[in-house]
Amino acid sequence: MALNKKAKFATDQNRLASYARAIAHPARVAILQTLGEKTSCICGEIVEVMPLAQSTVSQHLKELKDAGLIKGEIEGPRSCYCLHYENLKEMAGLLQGFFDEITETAPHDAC
Amino acid sequence: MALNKKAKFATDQNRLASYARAIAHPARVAILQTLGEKTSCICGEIVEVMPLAQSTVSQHLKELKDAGLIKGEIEGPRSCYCLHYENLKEMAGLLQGFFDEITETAPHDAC
DNA sequence: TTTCTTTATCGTATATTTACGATAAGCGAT
DNA sequence: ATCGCTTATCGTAAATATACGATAAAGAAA
Repeated sequence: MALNKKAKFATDQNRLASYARAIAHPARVAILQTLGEKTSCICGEIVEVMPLAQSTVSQHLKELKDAGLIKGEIEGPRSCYCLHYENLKEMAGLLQGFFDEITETAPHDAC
Repeated sequence: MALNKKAKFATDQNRLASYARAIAHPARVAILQTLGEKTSCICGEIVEVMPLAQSTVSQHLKELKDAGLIKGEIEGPRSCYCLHYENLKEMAGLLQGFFDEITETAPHDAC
């Protein structure tokens, strides 16, 4: 945002928007899908699967972590990323509620 | 994206990401909510509800329209925007599938 | 200790987003 | 035809996002 106008919107609007922002890039969608496939958390292989430079992937991981969609620990030469199920669930709930809310009125045919 | 790397990701990853992008701003969330409240489509009042300049709101409306989440017609001094229910439904379905997919494995406790 | 491997961070370039004011475009009313 | 109202678009400034290579950091392995 050019100027910070976040304060002008309701907190749930900001929360929903910022969750949405987290998955607003195909690389981050792909990362979440990759993490979801694995039963283990040792996820050093993410970089290899992705068609992006290591530093870029690392940046995307940071964004997902900041958004709260993944958890991660780094122990030296090995990192450990996995899905943050609680927050994913919260996000899914927010989205569900959002869609329910805006579509609760039957589609009117004007337009 | 600095360089266009969209081709490097699967189409559904891009589609989900671009839908998410559309609601990745509180103003656009608010616009969709406002449109959802109304039974009528005559939506000139959107600008008045929003804490943003008219030109900025118009820009957000365009983005929502490009993303396919709203429909809009302009007839002279009056515009007519409303929700695009079919696409909203598609988006909700994509998201639902996405969350189901990544969380189908039970949360493992490593991390 | 030195080397290797993995990952984060820094520096940087470019593209995109966000925002606003000013202007144009288009219809209705006078 | 002119004026007024509404909305889109243009021009522009500033912030963010995206990407990469280079470098740092830190444990594992030798």
